[in-house]
Amino acid sequence: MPEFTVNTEGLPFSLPYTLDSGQAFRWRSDGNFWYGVVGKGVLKVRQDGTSLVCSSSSDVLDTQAVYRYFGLGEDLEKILASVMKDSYITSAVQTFYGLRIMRQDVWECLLSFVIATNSNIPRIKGMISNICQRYGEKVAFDGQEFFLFPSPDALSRATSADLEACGLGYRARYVKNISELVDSGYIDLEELRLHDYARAKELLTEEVLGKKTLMGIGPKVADCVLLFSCDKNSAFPIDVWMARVLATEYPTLFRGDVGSKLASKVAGQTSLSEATYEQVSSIAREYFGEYAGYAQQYLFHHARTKND
DNA sequence: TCCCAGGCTCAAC
DNA sequence: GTTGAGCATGGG
Repeated sequence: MPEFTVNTEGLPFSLPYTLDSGQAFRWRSDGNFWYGVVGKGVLKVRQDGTSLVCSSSSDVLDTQAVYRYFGLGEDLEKILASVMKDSYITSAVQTFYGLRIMRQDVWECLLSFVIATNSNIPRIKGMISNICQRYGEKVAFDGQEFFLFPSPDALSRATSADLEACGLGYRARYVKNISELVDSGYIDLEELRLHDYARAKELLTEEVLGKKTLMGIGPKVADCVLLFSCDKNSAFPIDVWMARVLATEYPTLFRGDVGSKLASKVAGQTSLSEATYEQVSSIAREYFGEYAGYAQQYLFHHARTKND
């Protein structure tokens, strides 16, 4: 069992804020250590001052992999300074200072956010845990059992009925459709990070004859994937929480037609059309700048934990 | 019990 | 192109 320490001296970082901010759904804490599955290995990690005390189940899950996974290579201080455009975001940044955007596996991230649609975080964790236990490879580590995230191959061989039994509901057919396309090589997820934001998003949400090729991936899911696993720091995912924050705290940014559609979304009366979503998202990206995705994540976490 | 959730698809204008 | 219903399910 490889044990190592990652030195984070001079790097602002909060392990709990990062792992508990709704980016990844498979981490749990026993109050001392955090346990999670990263790629092909299990990681046990504790933050101790300016270092991360780690042990892992695999040699490939080493210092370098952990460094990359937690986005420690990004200059967070500079990034946060650049997004603090007003008092509201400044307050969110100060409250959760050290929250970083992780660099997750694209496949796991994509499928996780397809499953996450129209659900809530506790249940999302349950659904993902179910498919991992049912279809993922079992790994024994630190006296416990863990499951790797299932491969496209394993999930493409599952029946929709089996997937529904994991609690996925109507999302089961999306998972099956995407797994088959990825497994067959129809789309290369690793290639996404090589394109710019706009092109990568196009590839994820492409339509043929008016039908989505990858079912269950709209603009919001695509933005989450691009931000959390494809290094697209300007991606600005807008879910109901973000719509609420934008409508309430940034009314001057959204006036006229876009503003009223955003308000309608917040009131639960309508959902954003793809065109309106792009308008709102584009305004937010222009306002917060190159690292808008970081702003988004601080605002999201801030909004969700307000009444805790 | 009812409302809501890191939305999306599909049919009907 | 835009809109609105429908969607499976479980947490709060």
